[in-house]
Amino acid sequence: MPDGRSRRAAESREARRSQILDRAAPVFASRGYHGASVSDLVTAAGVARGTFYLYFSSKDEIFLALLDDLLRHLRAQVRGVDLRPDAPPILDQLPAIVGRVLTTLLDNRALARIVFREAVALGPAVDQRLAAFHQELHAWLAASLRVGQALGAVRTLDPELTATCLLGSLRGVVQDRVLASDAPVDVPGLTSALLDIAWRGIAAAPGPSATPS
Amino acid sequence: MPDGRSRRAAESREARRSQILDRAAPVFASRGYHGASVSDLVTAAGVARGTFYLYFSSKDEIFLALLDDLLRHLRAQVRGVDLRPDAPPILDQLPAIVGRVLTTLLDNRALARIVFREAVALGPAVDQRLAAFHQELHAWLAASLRVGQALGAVRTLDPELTATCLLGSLRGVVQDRVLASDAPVDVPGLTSALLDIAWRGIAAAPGPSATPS
Amino acid sequence: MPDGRSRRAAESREARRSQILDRAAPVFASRGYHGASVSDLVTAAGVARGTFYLYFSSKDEIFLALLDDLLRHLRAQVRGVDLRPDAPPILDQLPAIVGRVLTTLLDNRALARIVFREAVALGPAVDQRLAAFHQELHAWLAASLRVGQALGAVRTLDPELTATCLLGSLRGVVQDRVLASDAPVDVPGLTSALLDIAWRGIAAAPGPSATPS
Amino acid sequence: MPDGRSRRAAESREARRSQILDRAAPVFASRGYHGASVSDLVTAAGVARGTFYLYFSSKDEIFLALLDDLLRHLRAQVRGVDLRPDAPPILDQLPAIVGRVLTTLLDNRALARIVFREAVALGPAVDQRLAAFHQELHAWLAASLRVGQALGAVRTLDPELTATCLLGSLRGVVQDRVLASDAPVDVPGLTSALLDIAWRGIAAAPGPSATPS
DNA sequence: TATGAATGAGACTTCATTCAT
DNA sequence: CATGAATGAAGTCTCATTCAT
Repeated sequence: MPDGRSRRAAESREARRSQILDRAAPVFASRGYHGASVSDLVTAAGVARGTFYLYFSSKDEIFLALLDDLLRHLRAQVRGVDLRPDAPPILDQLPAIVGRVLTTLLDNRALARIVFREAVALGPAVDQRLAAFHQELHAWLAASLRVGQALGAVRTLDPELTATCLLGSLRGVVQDRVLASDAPVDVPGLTSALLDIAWRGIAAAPGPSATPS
Repeated sequence: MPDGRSRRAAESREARRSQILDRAAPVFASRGYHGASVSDLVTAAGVARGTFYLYFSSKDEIFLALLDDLLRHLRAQVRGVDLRPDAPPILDQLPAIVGRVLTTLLDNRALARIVFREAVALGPAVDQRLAAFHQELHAWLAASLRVGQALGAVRTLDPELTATCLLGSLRGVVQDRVLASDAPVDVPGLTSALLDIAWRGIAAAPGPSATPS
Repeated sequence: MPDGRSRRAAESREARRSQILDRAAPVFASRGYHGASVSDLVTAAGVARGTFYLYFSSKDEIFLALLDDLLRHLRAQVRGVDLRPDAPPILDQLPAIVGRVLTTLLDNRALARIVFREAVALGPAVDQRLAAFHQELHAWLAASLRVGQALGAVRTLDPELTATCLLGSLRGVVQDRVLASDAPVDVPGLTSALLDIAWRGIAAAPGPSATPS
Repeated sequence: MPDGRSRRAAESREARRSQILDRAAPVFASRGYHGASVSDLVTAAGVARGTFYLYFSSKDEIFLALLDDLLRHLRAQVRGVDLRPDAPPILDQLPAIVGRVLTTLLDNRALARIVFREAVALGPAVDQRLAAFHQELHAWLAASLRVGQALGAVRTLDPELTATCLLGSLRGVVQDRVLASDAPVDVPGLTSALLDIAWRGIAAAPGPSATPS
């Protein structure tokens, strides 16, 4: 009995927490961190002010929880790489990975907008999380590029700088094409176009001197 | 005498304004817009509270002044394109332009950090300025790509999406390499490497199917 | 239960509002609108600064609430005229009306002092309310005088100017006799003396040329 | 020479003081004491902020100077009573006195509006001056009434209360008819109508019971 | 556990007054 | 004497957080 009671209580607690969290995301997304007051959050969640603090110890905490949620989702997509011996080369898995990342962001537009447009300069905790995530992505991509170079699929160039460029392109596409509006997005088309540009560059034909001038 | 007096007054006024403005930049850069109070600004400037409002009508206004300063500098660099008939093709001028932009950002690191890390969701005035600047850059780049295509220097691809990718790469490089630390930066090397990646892509050799998979 | 809870909440809310309002009146009365700071008001009310703004959205608003309160009371007294067919003539009701007005002011000395000594040039909202009230009284009095003239009880004279004089006399009495000190006031005596002067004038005997000269 | 120089200096000083004072009156009149900032005053006067404080030690002081000016003018008119043995009875001089007072107020509308609409609750100094002036008028009027009673020209009534009523009527007329707009005023007509009402009252005919009911 | 009234530190801004030039 | 930039105390209002019910 105590078991059942406490389990039910825990479930109910978790449900209430999720409710507050879910309703907070669009509020933060549309008003920004500072623009969203705790009043806005509790109104959106349909609970009393005090109740909010039963589940989150501060406005910061709920924001971090939201941020962690999104980063967890994104990590799950990025890390879903097939590492078995007979799997296709990592670089060949890129289209699928990029597609999954874009889809994840698309599915969590509200959260993503927070991260891409606001979650900055909100204090050390947020900065550190975002920096860590960015670094993870960067390191993973640079390592992949090194693997590609070892396999002869990627030409000789600075993997670190290249990772920065690829991540920047991805970020640009996300901001301009995925988060800018609520319109539907052709994820496969966008993915293949993005990778095509990244892969082949923009030059009409590879000449002896690739950089113009 | 009145001439001399009023001229000196005007100079002194401008000097005081610059003093407040210059000392405000690092404060905004390190604490963010919301984190920086007017108290912080006047302390940093070494003037009294009231003096601040003698030169700026609000906290918003000084922030916008700072933002406009940087955007004006950047525009000046981007627009410094040689349009004379016998000038080199616009795309050939890219390395110089990118180099100038990076140098400008380097010279205004504090301001640039504000724009790249904070100046978002701070209200309509800021959003509108940043959006307008981004759109200008985007439009200018897309138009340049179209010119390149007409000249046969750029292959067939979506100029809009490509501009997004190039801008994203540039932004990535700026954030990771220029603003991330106060270390010195090899601007020419960075510029040529960035353009090399953008121009030739990352593939080892152009095959019939450029995108892997 | 919810009924009881919300009813009690509403009562408590109303009580708190009244508490702040009641304690604000003497503060405004003694220090004037500009002299009374919100700090003074909350100190007098015994609540925190924020609590004040839970009940009134601004210092203006509480002042207007106080003003409206008094004007509502006064209107109620003035308008309490017996209009039934067999009621005494309106002019015969004057003593009772004037007595009620004086009593109301006496009962709300703090509020009345605000209105009579301060509530002027405090911005459009206040000015408009006071002007409207004054005009109401004036119009009502002038109309009553016209009725009196039609009935033959009032002699031929400009009802507008006469209303101005009567209102001025009333105001003078209020300021000198009712609000000047906290001493008790003989309302019936004051009323009948005031009306006697207004009614019969001050001349010893009506001669052919009443005004000297 | 030093005499001449210092006299000229004193004259110039007085002229500058008058300039500031004269231009301040309409500013106070239209914006009220609190609404008129020192900036407004110096702008209107055409002098620098510092200059203002060379002539007046505070905003209060210039206000009091204006107030004293007006009260001095008014006192001069009221006191211009012919006290010679063969002069007409004081009460017979009333029309001329009232006319002069109204004319004086008319000639100093800006100042008068300050006194009648604003100069209240601005601190002890102002209150005391206004109270003293009011008391002077009241005492003078009550004494005149007593003289009138002794001469048999004024009937038996409380001179104090009567003075209050007469002063109130005058004040009402001043506010409603003289200061309410910038329109020209028929001073003699207004004066005689006002005194007619005060003298004879409003009753159609003096009956055995003068006050209605 | 849920509530929402209460709290008070702290934000931005104004303006009467001073003082170096 | 004249100037006007500088001052800083004080004002109004917001909002994240607490706590008695």
